[in-house]
Amino acid sequence: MPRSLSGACCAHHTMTKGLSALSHPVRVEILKHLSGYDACCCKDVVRHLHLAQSTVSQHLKVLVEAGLVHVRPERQSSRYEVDTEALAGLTEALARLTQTCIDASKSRTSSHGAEANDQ
Amino acid sequence: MPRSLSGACCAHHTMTKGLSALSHPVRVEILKHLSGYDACCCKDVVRHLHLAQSTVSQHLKVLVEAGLVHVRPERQSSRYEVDTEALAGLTEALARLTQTCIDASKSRTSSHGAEANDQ
DNA sequence: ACCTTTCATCGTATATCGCCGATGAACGAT
DNA sequence: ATCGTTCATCGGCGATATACGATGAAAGGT
Repeated sequence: MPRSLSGACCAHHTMTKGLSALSHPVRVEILKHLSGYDACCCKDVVRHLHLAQSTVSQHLKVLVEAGLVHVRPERQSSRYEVDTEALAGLTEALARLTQTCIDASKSRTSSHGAEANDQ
Repeated sequence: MPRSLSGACCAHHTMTKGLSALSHPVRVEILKHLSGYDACCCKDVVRHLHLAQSTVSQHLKVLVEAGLVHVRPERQSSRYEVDTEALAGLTEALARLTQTCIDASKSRTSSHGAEANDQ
Protein backbone atom coordinates (compact mmCIF):
# COMPACT_ATOMS: atom_id res chain seq x y z
CA MET A 1 0.00 0.00 0.00
CA PRO A 2 2.73 2.51 0.68
CA ARG A 3 3.86 1.96 -2.84
CA SER A 4 3.42 4.59 -5.50
CA LEU A 5 3.01 3.08 -8.87
CA SER A 6 3.85 5.45 -11.65
CA GLY A 7 4.96 9.03 -11.79
CA ALA A 8 7.01 10.98 -9.36
CA CYS A 9 4.16 13.42 -8.97
CA CYS A 10 2.10 10.91 -7.03
CA ALA A 11 5.06 10.03 -4.90
CA HIS A 12 5.63 13.67 -4.22
CA HIS A 13 2.08 14.15 -3.16
CA THR A 14 2.23 11.15 -0.86
CA MET A 15 5.45 12.34 0.67
CA THR A 16 4.33 15.90 1.22
CA LYS A 17 1.11 14.66 2.76
CA GLY A 18 3.05 12.52 5.19
CA LEU A 19 5.49 15.27 5.99
CA SER A 20 2.62 17.65 6.50
CA ALA A 21 1.17 15.26 9.04
CA LEU A 22 4.47 15.22 10.90
CA SER A 23 4.97 18.96 10.67
CA HIS A 24 3.21 19.59 13.95
CA PRO A 25 4.90 18.90 17.30
CA VAL A 26 1.72 17.55 18.84
CA ARG A 27 1.36 14.93 16.13
CA VAL A 28 4.97 13.87 16.53
CA GLU A 29 4.35 13.51 20.23
CA ILE A 30 1.22 11.51 19.56
CA LEU A 31 3.15 9.20 17.28
CA LYS A 32 5.77 8.54 19.92
CA HIS A 33 3.15 7.93 22.52
CA LEU A 34 1.29 5.50 20.31
CA SER A 35 4.45 3.56 19.63
CA GLY A 36 5.33 3.37 23.30
CA TYR A 37 2.03 2.15 24.61
CA ASP A 38 0.04 -0.51 22.91
CA ALA A 39 -3.71 -0.47 22.72
CA CYS A 40 -3.80 3.27 22.70
CA CYS A 41 -7.13 4.96 22.64
CA CYS A 42 -7.95 8.59 22.17
CA LYS A 43 -8.60 9.17 25.82
CA ASP A 44 -5.17 7.83 26.62
CA VAL A 45 -3.54 10.42 24.40
CA VAL A 46 -5.74 13.13 25.84
CA ARG A 47 -4.51 12.29 29.31
CA HIS A 48 -0.90 12.38 28.18
CA LEU A 49 -1.21 15.71 26.39
CA HIS A 50 -3.04 18.70 27.72
CA LEU A 51 -5.44 19.20 24.88
CA ALA A 52 -9.15 18.85 24.45
CA GLN A 53 -10.43 15.49 23.32
CA SER A 54 -11.78 16.93 20.10
CA THR A 55 -8.40 18.41 19.28
CA VAL A 56 -6.64 15.12 19.85
CA SER A 57 -9.23 13.34 17.76
CA GLN A 58 -8.55 15.70 14.89
CA HIS A 59 -4.80 15.21 15.13
CA LEU A 60 -5.33 11.46 15.11
CA LYS A 61 -7.51 11.84 12.06
CA VAL A 62 -4.75 13.71 10.26
CA LEU A 63 -2.28 10.96 11.07
CA VAL A 64 -4.71 8.29 9.91
CA GLU A 65 -5.49 10.09 6.66
CA ALA A 66 -1.78 10.43 6.00
CA GLY A 67 -1.49 6.67 6.37
CA LEU A 68 0.89 6.83 9.28
CA VAL A 69 -1.53 5.45 11.84
CA HIS A 70 -3.97 2.59 11.72
CA VAL A 71 -7.23 2.73 13.54
CA ARG A 72 -9.46 -0.14 14.58
CA PRO A 73 -12.81 1.54 14.99
CA GLU A 74 -14.06 -0.31 18.01
CA ARG A 75 -16.97 1.55 19.32
CA GLN A 76 -16.07 1.69 22.93
CA SER A 77 -12.45 2.65 22.61
CA SER A 78 -10.91 2.85 19.14
CA ARG A 79 -7.44 1.41 18.97
CA TYR A 80 -4.75 3.49 17.35
CA GLU A 81 -1.52 2.00 16.13
CA VAL A 82 1.49 3.38 14.30
CA ASP A 83 2.01 2.05 10.80
CA THR A 84 5.73 1.58 11.07
CA GLU A 85 6.06 0.50 7.46
CA ALA A 86 4.42 3.63 6.21
CA LEU A 87 6.59 5.68 8.52
CA ALA A 88 9.67 3.91 7.24
CA GLY A 89 8.51 4.48 3.69
CA LEU A 90 8.11 8.15 4.32
CA THR A 91 11.56 8.32 5.83
CA GLU A 92 12.96 6.54 2.84
CA ALA A 93 11.24 8.93 0.47
CA LEU A 94 12.80 11.87 2.27
CA ALA A 95 16.15 10.12 2.25
CA ARG A 96 15.86 9.64 -1.50
CA LEU A 97 15.11 13.31 -1.99
CA THR A 98 18.07 14.22 0.17
CA GLN A 99 20.35 11.87 -1.70
CA THR A 100 19.17 13.28 -5.00
CA CYS A 101 20.08 16.77 -3.88
CA ILE A 102 23.45 15.65 -2.52
CA ASP A 103 24.31 13.77 -5.69
CA ALA A 104 23.36 16.72 -7.83
CA SER A 105 25.50 19.02 -5.75
CA LYS A 106 28.47 16.68 -5.83
CA SER A 107 28.27 16.15 -9.56
CA ARG A 108 28.29 19.87 -10.05
CA THR A 109 31.30 20.53 -7.83
CA SER A 110 33.33 17.60 -9.11
CA SER A 111 32.80 17.56 -12.86
CA HIS A 112 32.71 21.14 -13.99
CA GLY A 113 31.67 23.32 -11.08
CA ALA A 114 32.61 26.46 -12.92
CA GLU A 115 29.81 28.90 -12.36
CA ALA A 116 29.76 28.70 -8.62
CA ASN A 117 33.35 29.50 -7.97
CA ASP A 118 33.60 33.20 -7.47
CA GLN A 119 32.67 34.76 -4.22
CA MET B 1 1.98 21.46 30.26
CA PRO B 2 3.55 18.03 30.31
CA ARG B 3 7.24 18.76 30.30
CA SER B 4 8.08 15.11 29.92
CA LEU B 5 10.56 15.95 27.20
CA SER B 6 12.89 18.66 28.31
CA GLY B 7 15.74 18.48 25.89
CA ALA B 8 14.03 16.97 22.90
CA CYS B 9 11.53 19.77 22.66
CA CYS B 10 13.91 22.05 20.78
CA ALA B 11 14.91 19.25 18.45
CA HIS B 12 11.28 18.51 17.84
CA HIS B 13 10.59 22.07 16.97
CA THR B 14 13.51 22.18 14.55
CA MET B 15 12.41 18.98 12.89
CA THR B 16 8.78 19.96 12.57
CA LYS B 17 9.81 23.29 11.14
CA GLY B 18 11.91 21.59 8.51
CA LEU B 19 9.22 19.06 7.72
CA SER B 20 6.71 21.87 7.47
CA ALA B 21 8.90 23.54 4.89
CA LEU B 22 8.96 20.33 2.88
CA SER B 23 5.26 19.67 3.27
CA HIS B 24 4.40 21.57 0.11
CA PRO B 25 4.95 20.04 -3.34
CA VAL B 26 6.11 23.32 -4.81
CA ARG B 27 8.85 23.66 -2.24
CA VAL B 28 10.02 20.12 -2.85
CA GLU B 29 10.15 20.90 -6.52
CA ILE B 30 12.09 24.07 -5.83
CA LEU B 31 14.57 22.13 -3.73
CA LYS B 32 15.17 19.64 -6.53
CA HIS B 33 15.55 22.40 -9.04
CA LEU B 34 18.03 24.26 -6.88
CA SER B 35 20.13 21.15 -6.45
CA GLY B 36 20.13 20.43 -10.14
CA TYR B 37 21.16 23.81 -11.39
CA ASP B 38 23.82 25.82 -9.72
CA ALA B 39 23.66 29.56 -9.34
CA CYS B 40 19.92 29.50 -9.19
CA CYS B 41 18.11 32.76 -8.92
CA CYS B 42 14.47 33.42 -8.22
CA LYS B 43 13.66 34.18 -11.81
CA ASP B 44 15.10 30.83 -12.81
CA VAL B 45 12.68 29.03 -10.52
CA VAL B 46 9.84 31.19 -11.71
CA ARG B 47 10.51 30.14 -15.26
CA HIS B 48 10.60 26.49 -14.27
CA LEU B 49 7.39 26.60 -12.30
CA HIS B 50 4.23 28.34 -13.36
CA LEU B 51 3.81 30.67 -10.44
CA ALA B 52 4.07 34.35 -9.87
CA GLN B 53 7.45 35.72 -8.90
CA SER B 54 6.18 36.89 -5.53
CA THR B 55 4.85 33.45 -4.77
CA VAL B 56 8.15 31.80 -5.58
CA SER B 57 9.95 34.37 -3.49
CA GLN B 58 7.79 33.50 -0.54
CA HIS B 59 8.40 29.78 -0.97
CA LEU B 60 12.11 30.43 -1.11
CA LYS B 61 11.84 32.46 2.04
CA VAL B 62 10.17 29.57 3.82
CA LEU B 63 12.96 27.24 2.77
CA VAL B 64 15.59 29.72 3.88
CA GLU B 65 13.95 30.29 7.26
CA ALA B 66 13.77 26.55 7.77
CA GLY B 67 17.52 26.43 7.21
CA LEU B 68 17.28 24.15 4.20
CA VAL B 69 18.43 26.73 1.68
CA HIS B 70 21.20 29.30 1.75
CA VAL B 71 20.82 32.62 0.07
CA ARG B 72 23.53 35.01 -1.01
CA PRO B 73 21.62 38.28 -1.19
CA GLU B 74 23.19 39.76 -4.25
CA ARG B 75 20.98 42.49 -5.42
CA GLN B 76 20.95 41.76 -9.06
CA SER B 77 20.24 38.08 -8.83
CA SER B 78 20.26 36.46 -5.41
CA ARG B 79 21.87 33.05 -5.40
CA TYR B 80 19.96 30.24 -3.78
CA GLU B 81 21.65 27.03 -2.78
CA VAL B 82 20.48 23.90 -1.01
CA ASP B 83 22.01 23.30 2.40
CA THR B 84 22.60 19.61 1.92
CA GLU B 85 23.89 19.16 5.45
CA ALA B 86 20.76 20.63 6.94
CA LEU B 87 18.68 18.47 4.66
CA ALA B 88 20.65 15.41 5.70
CA GLY B 89 20.22 16.38 9.33
CA LEU B 90 16.50 16.66 8.91
CA THR B 91 16.37 13.28 7.24
CA GLU B 92 18.37 11.81 10.08
CA ALA B 93 16.03 13.32 12.64
CA LEU B 94 13.07 11.73 10.91
CA ALA B 95 14.94 8.45 10.67
CA ARG B 96 15.59 8.57 14.41
CA LEU B 97 11.93 9.15 15.12
CA THR B 98 11.02 6.27 12.84
CA GLN B 99 13.54 3.99 14.51
CA THR B 100 12.23 4.96 17.90
CA CYS B 101 8.74 3.94 16.90
CA ILE B 102 9.92 0.70 15.32
CA ASP B 103 11.96 -0.24 18.37
CA ALA B 104 9.07 0.48 20.68
CA SER B 105 6.75 -1.62 18.57
CA LYS B 106 9.18 -4.51 18.42
CA SER B 107 9.84 -4.50 22.15
CA ARG B 108 6.14 -4.68 22.77
CA THR B 109 5.46 -7.55 20.42
CA SER B 110 8.46 -9.60 21.47
CA SER B 111 8.70 -9.32 25.24
CA HIS B 112 5.20 -8.83 26.54
CA GLY B 113 2.40 -8.92 24.07
CA ALA B 114 -0.07 -7.58 26.56
CA GLU B 115 -2.67 -5.71 24.63
CA ALA B 116 -5.24 -5.00 27.26
CA ASN B 117 -3.85 -1.82 28.67
CA ASP B 118 -7.14 -0.55 29.88
CA GLN B 119 -7.00 1.61 32.92
C1' DA C 1 20.20 60.80 -17.44
C1' DC C 2 16.85 56.75 -18.70
C1' DC C 3 15.29 52.08 -19.05
C1' DT C 4 15.37 47.14 -18.06
C1' DT C 5 16.01 43.35 -15.17
C1' DT C 6 15.72 41.12 -10.82
C1' DC C 7 14.13 40.57 -6.39
C1' DA C 8 11.83 41.52 -1.80
C1' DT C 9 8.06 43.29 0.34
C1' DC C 10 3.36 45.03 0.98
C1' DG C 11 -1.51 44.52 0.74
C1' DT C 12 -5.32 41.64 -0.09
C1' DA C 13 -8.37 37.72 -0.88
C1' DT C 14 -9.36 33.02 -0.04
C1' DA C 15 -8.55 28.60 2.13
C1' DT C 16 -6.93 25.84 5.60
C1' DC C 17 -5.21 24.98 10.35
C1' DG C 18 -5.51 24.59 15.35
C1' DC C 19 -8.12 24.92 19.14
C1' DC C 20 -12.22 24.71 21.79
C1' DG C 21 -17.05 23.63 23.58
C1' DA C 22 -21.14 21.25 22.49
C1' DT C 23 -23.64 17.48 20.63
C1' DG C 24 -24.91 12.84 19.44
C1' DA C 25 -23.88 7.95 18.76
C1' DA C 26 -22.31 3.46 20.51
C1' DC C 27 -21.39 0.41 24.18
C1' DG C 28 -21.14 -1.39 29.12
C1' DA C 29 -23.02 -1.31 33.57
C1' DT C 30 -26.72 -0.53 36.85
C1' DA D 1 -34.62 2.41 30.67
C1' DT D 2 -31.07 5.27 32.67
C1' DC D 3 -26.46 6.44 33.53
C1' DG D 4 -21.45 6.91 32.51
C1' DT D 5 -17.68 6.50 29.35
C1' DT D 6 -15.50 7.04 24.97
C1' DC D 7 -15.18 8.93 20.61
C1' DA D 8 -16.29 11.45 16.09
C1' DT D 9 -18.20 15.34 14.26
C1' DC D 10 -20.07 20.09 13.93
C1' DG D 11 -19.74 25.05 14.33
C1' DG D 12 -17.16 28.96 15.50
C1' DC D 13 -13.12 31.79 16.22
C1' DG D 14 -8.52 33.46 15.55
C1' DA D 15 -4.22 32.60 13.26
C1' DT D 16 -1.60 31.01 9.51
C1' DA D 17 -0.82 29.57 4.65
C1' DT D 18 -1.13 30.28 -0.30
C1' DA D 19 -1.72 32.82 -4.15
C1' DC D 20 -1.76 37.11 -6.76
C1' DG D 21 -0.81 42.04 -8.40
C1' DA D 22 1.48 46.27 -7.38
C1' DT D 23 5.29 48.84 -5.69
C1' DG D 24 10.02 50.13 -4.64
C1' DA D 25 14.99 49.31 -4.40
C1' DA D 26 19.43 47.90 -6.40
C1' DA D 27 22.39 46.93 -10.22
C1' DG D 28 23.58 46.97 -15.15
C1' DG D 29 23.04 48.47 -19.92
C1' DT D 30 21.77 52.22 -23.22
